[in-house]
Amino acid sequence: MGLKGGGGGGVGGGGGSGSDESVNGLAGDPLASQSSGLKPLSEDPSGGESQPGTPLPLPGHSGLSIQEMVAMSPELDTYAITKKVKEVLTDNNLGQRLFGETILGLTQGSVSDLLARPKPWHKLSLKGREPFVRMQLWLQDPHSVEKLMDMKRLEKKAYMKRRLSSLSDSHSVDGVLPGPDYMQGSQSPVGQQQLKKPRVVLGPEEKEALKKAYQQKPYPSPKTIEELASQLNLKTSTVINWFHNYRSRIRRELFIEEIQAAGGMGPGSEGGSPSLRGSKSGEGDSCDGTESEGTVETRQGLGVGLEDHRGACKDQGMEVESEAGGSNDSPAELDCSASGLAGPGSSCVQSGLGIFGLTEASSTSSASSTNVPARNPRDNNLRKKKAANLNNIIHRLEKAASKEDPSEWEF
DNA sequence: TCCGAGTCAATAGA
DNA sequence: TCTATTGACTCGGA
Repeated sequence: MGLKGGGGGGVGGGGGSGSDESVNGLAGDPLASQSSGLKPLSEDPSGGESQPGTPLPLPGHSGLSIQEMVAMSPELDTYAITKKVKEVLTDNNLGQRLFGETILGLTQGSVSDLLARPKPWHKLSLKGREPFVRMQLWLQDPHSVEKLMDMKRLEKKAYMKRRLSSLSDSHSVDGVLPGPDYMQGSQSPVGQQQLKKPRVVLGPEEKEALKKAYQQKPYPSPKTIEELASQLNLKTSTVINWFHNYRSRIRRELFIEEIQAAGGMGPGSEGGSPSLRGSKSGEGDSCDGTESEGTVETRQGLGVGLEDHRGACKDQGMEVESEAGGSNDSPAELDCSASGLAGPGSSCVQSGLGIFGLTEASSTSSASSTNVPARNPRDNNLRKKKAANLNNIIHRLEKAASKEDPSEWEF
């Protein structure tokens, strides 16, 4: 189902913040079914009869829009929630695509990302919290799994039907029935498909060069970008996008580092964090700026351009402080956030025990924070490596912090 | 104008 | 077939 009317991605324009209620296909939307929004889901107004394409009762039908529900939501333990969701999906053999499209109104890739690398609640914008509220409500829905299973069956049925008819239809050409697309209503005209820009895939050398450039200057000047682009034979927009994405993803990795360092709770606390799990690219593509041993050294050796380092310093510094185990300069929230339990200005609000009543997830979380599961050796190694790098950064940050003038900061 | 946040969707890999 | 990765994009804020 074309969630966003087809735009997006590398071709037609990304998702943007269009996460309005355009997720009309969210059959069995927990937000809809939990119309009160204030009580655990113990009933199922939709009667568990959700079907693909069934129009949703609008979240507002209870007087609460999704945004309002998000705004009213207490602190949620995003890690516990994603962990639980993953469990449920795995146990019931339900795919991320189905779950994302029907429950969250997101695409598979986004779901994968969210589940693997959930940000702490307090670091999320209102919009970013929305999927977690949806997940939370879904988890509370006693019929959630059944509904999704039903959807799965129906989709399969529809697929078989179409396949059969396409086979019997001499006009249909082989391959016109791509996998999930048939369900997504992606009926882009042929002409439109021809307009699609091919996806740029950066080669290892290009990535390496960009990473080196990033290590020197996380915020390169337009001139640098131009130079990089011409040297690598890329479009400047590609280089700009790469830096945007890389910064953003490094930041996210650091959130996870923060969580893991603080309590062992987190997406990968059992069996290894997805973010730490050997990235298949094996070239630091986990977007962890602290991952490669060279990172810090390179910065030191080459000297980061100070003209534009604010973001990197701010972001990494902050995370690193908490990584250090709650440095005394860090706001209390960092300690709390590490277990996903708190937010800015709040003092470790209990997670999910408020109006949404996430009891199980919360208990999981608190249990994990006091009982860190053993990691496998590989993770330990990775972790040690990262910890060493982070310590290095911490050290320099501490030095830097003693100098008020940023221009005196040394990296 | 730049940046971060959030997302899409193509693609690679298991 | 499913999941993970990642380049590109939109939107809103500074």
